[in-house]
Amino acid sequence: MLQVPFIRENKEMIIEALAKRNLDAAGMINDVLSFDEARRTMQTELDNSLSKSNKLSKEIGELFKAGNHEKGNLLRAESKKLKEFEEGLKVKLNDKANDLQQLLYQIPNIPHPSVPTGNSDEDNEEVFAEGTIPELNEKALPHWELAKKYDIIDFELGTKITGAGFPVYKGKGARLQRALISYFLDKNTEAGYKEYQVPHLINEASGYGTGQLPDKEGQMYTVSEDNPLFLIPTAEVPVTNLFRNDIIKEKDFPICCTAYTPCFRREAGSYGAHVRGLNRLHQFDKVEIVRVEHPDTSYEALDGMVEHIKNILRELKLPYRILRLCGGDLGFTSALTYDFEVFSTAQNRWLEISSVSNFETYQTNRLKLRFKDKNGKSQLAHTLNGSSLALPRVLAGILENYQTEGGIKIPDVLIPYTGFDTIS
RNA sequence: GGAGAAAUGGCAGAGUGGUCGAAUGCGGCAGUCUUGAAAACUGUUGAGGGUCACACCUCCGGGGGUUCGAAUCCCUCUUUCUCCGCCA
Repeated sequence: MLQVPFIRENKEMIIEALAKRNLDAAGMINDVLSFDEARRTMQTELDNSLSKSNKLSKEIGELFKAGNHEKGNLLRAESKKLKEFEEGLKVKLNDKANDLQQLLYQIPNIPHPSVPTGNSDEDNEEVFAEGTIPELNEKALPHWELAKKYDIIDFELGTKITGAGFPVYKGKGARLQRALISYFLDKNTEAGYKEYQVPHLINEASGYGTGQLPDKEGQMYTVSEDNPLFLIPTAEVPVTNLFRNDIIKEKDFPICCTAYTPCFRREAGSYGAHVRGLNRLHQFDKVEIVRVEHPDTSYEALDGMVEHIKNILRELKLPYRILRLCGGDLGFTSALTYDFEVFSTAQNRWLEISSVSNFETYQTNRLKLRFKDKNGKSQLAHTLNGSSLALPRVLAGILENYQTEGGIKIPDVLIPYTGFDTIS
C-alpha cells in the first residue's frame, strides 16, 4: 500500500509510473488526496473538541471534590452536549478514513524504473539465459507420459481423493520430490536463510498484510465456520507476516528466511494443454525465500536472490532464462519481478519455476513492519521474496530433460538425496 | 469438551473511577569516571495522528457499553495459563 504523505508529494510521478501498468490512476490519486484532506480537517476538529472535553472533565472532578455540586452539574450538562457532537463527528471521520483505506487498497505498487512497458507476458524482457537444451530424439515424451510410463505420478488417482489438480506422487516420484525439497532447503540454509515451518492456514489480517486481500480472495481456498481462514497460496504469506507489527533494529538487517510449504491455488477456469500434468495444479509444493531489508540495500538483495537461484539451476544443469516482467504482467504488490523459466524440451515451451520480487514498502506499510534508523526515527523496511523453487515444474523439467532410453537420469547433486541415480 | 485464573511499555511487574501514557526493577541508548572494559553514578528511553516546530489528540489483548471522566466498572470475542476429560 502506498503511503499517503508519499502520494501527496509525488502525485504526478506516481500517475506516470502507474501508467506503465496500463492503469490510469489520476482519478484514484486525486480522490486519495481529497479524502485525506477531508480526513485531516475532521480529525483536527475532533481533536480540538476532545481537548475541550478533557479539560472540562478535569474541572468537573475538581469542582465535585471541592463540594461545588451546583457548578459541577452545570458543566456536566455542557460536557454531555460536547460528547454528542463528538460522537457524530467520529462516525463521519471513520467513514472517511474507511473510504480512504479502501481506495488505497485498490492502488497497486509503483513499478521500478527498469520495468519495461508492455501489456502481457509477451512483452517481458529476457535479461539472462544459460544452459544447453538437450537434443532429444523423436520418441521423447512430455512429463505426464513419463509419469505414467514409470508410475511415479498419478493424476487420475488424485481426482478420486480430491479432484483435478491434486496429483498423487508415488515411489521414486515421491522420493524425488522429497529429495528436491531437502536439497533446496539445504542450499538456502547454506546461503544464510533461516529455516521456518509455518502454519498452512492464514487469517484475514495476514492476507491483508501481504496483499492477497482484499479482492484476490478468489485465488485462495477458504476454510471457514465462523471466522475465515485461508489455505496459503504461497509461504510468502505466513513467513512475511511473521514480522507484522514489528519494529526491528537496524543491525538486525538482513532478515533471511526460507520455508517449505504446500501451496493451494484455486486457479479457476483454465483448462487445456497448458495446464496438463504438473504445469498448473491446485496443490503443489514450494520452497520459498523471504527477506526483510533496509531500503538502501534491497535491490542489492534482490540481485543476490537472483544469483542464488541461478546457482541452484546451474547445479541441476537445467536450461533456463530470466525475464524482467513488464508493467502489464507485474504483480499488484511488486515493484520489480524477475521470473525464472526452465525449458521443457518435450513440451517445447518455457515453464515458470520461480518469481523473485522486491515489494519495497508496499507490504511493510500494510504490515507495519518498521525499523529504527540512525536518528531513532521509525521507517518502513523493504520486503522481498522468491521461489527457490516451485517443485512441480522443476520436476517436469528434470523428467523431460533428463529422459533417456534407459530411464530418467537423476541430476548428480540430487543423488545423495534420492539414493538412486535412475528412474526406470 | 468441562471448571477456574489471567492479558499493562523490549522484558518483569505495580496500578480497582479523576492529577495515569502509566510506579518500580531489568534491559537499551547517551554521558561521568577509566589507558580500555566492567562496576558505580547521572540523564534518557513505547507507538500512531497532527504541527515549520510546539500545542493538542488517540492507544493499557480486540470490539461494544456505563459515566462529565475508564487501564480500573459491565457485556462480548480472542489468546494464554492451571486442573479434569479426550487424543496423534
